[in-house]
Amino acid sequence: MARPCSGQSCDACVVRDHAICADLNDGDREALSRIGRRVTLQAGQTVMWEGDDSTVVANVIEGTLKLATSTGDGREQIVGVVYASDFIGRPFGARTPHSVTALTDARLCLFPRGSFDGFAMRHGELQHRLLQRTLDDLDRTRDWMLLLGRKTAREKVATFLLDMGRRLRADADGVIALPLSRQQIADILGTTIETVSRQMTELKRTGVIDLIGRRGVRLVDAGALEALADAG
Amino acid sequence: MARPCSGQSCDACVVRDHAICADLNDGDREALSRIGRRVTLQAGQTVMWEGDDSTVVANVIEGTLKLATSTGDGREQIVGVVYASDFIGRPFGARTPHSVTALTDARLCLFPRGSFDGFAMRHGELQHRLLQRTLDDLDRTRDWMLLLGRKTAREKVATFLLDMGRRLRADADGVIALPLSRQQIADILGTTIETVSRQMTELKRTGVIDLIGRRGVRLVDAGALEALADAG
DNA sequence: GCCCGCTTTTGACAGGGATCAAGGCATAAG
DNA sequence: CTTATGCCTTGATCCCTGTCAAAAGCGGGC
Repeated sequence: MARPCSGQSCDACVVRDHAICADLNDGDREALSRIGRRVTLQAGQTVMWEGDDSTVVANVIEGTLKLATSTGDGREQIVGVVYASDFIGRPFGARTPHSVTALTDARLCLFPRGSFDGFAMRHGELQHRLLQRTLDDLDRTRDWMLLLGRKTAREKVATFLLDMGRRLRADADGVIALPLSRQQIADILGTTIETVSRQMTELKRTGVIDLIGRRGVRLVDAGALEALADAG
Repeated sequence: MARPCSGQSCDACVVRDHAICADLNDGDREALSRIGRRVTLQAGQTVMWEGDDSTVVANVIEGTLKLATSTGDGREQIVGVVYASDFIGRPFGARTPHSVTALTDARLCLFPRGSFDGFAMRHGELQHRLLQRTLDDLDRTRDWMLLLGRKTAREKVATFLLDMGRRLRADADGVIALPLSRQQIADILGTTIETVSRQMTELKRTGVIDLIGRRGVRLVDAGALEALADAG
């Protein structure tokens, strides 16, 4: 499922100042690090399955992953996308509430849940940081409910593109490389691949965005996108 | 906005064993209590507005409240319903991310956010409890995204009724008193009042539920509801 | 008990988005 | 360079659900 790679010390860790371990002192951080191990994932690999026992939690060191749930008959809804320095898994709980799958190749700092929980109970700074992050996640998730429940297809796609523009860095030409396929975008927006495609095409036709290959987008007129994002 | 009522000690508090203060010792709990005050709300009153500065947080002592966000043009989405012993407001953050409105008359144990944050920083048990609760909220919220994004109107209403059946106690006749109007149910399910009404009528016609007045429902065939809840 | 106001139900209709079905075009392999 | 394989786009059609409108019925107040 996941291939361990050479364990490195936290000194060289690229997310150490942003992940939940940021507030630990060097000694404690190394102690936490020894509880876990570094693993690499290939795009498409699933680390946790919805409903399984919660046995591991992890920091994302590099890459993008999706959190998803599905109905009995296979309809899928992506309930979150996580990036470098984000935290995944369900601490202090018996069940993993949704699956976690790598969208790109990724590296994790993986901890057995029991050991992590114990460490967290002894380190208030870590729990505080985790609380902050969870509260932020909850706020963002609830915002997304407005999109799923009340927005039109046009508004959904515009909102999605703006969100990507905020999270991802554009290259020199202003082009953003989407980490998601059309199907995955549809699974985030609660719509279908055809609808996403049609809306994208329409936005391109009206000059609001530019499409470069399958994964590239340039937000030509961000103002227009903002307007479309919550008023049709 | 909110009328203070006679402050009582925590000894008599009905939610003291379920709210986030449950793990505090008696002294600490009384200390926290002195930071806040008891307020009563009438059905319809709003305690916090979306986007406002986060100045207060609270425990719900009694009653039911809704958390909501809306688009610029007035479409509303209910993003959460809270009951007795739940916690509301945004600790450790500058902004209240969504409005909080009483659905029934309610009583709160209200704290200034700054004082609450300070107290929480000094009391790990409190933060741990808050973290547990926030993680649970996040799991439940993400589950709801599957409903909003992927379920049909029939599935949405069935899921809603089962959820209510789980949270609310039925009377001797097996009748549940919904704390929500049809419009509010529609705002939770991301649909319209007419669709909710039609689905309810249809479920009644097929003998799965019984409707008693405007707010009463009896889940006659819970098994059938389960089946309808995620398979059309 | 009766009336009024507001919520809920019911009806008719239309449209946005889902579904089904090809066709086109990046991207990677040979 | 050529070919093959999936993804993505585009087209045609249908239907679920939203919208607009009006009737019905519950519940509170007099």
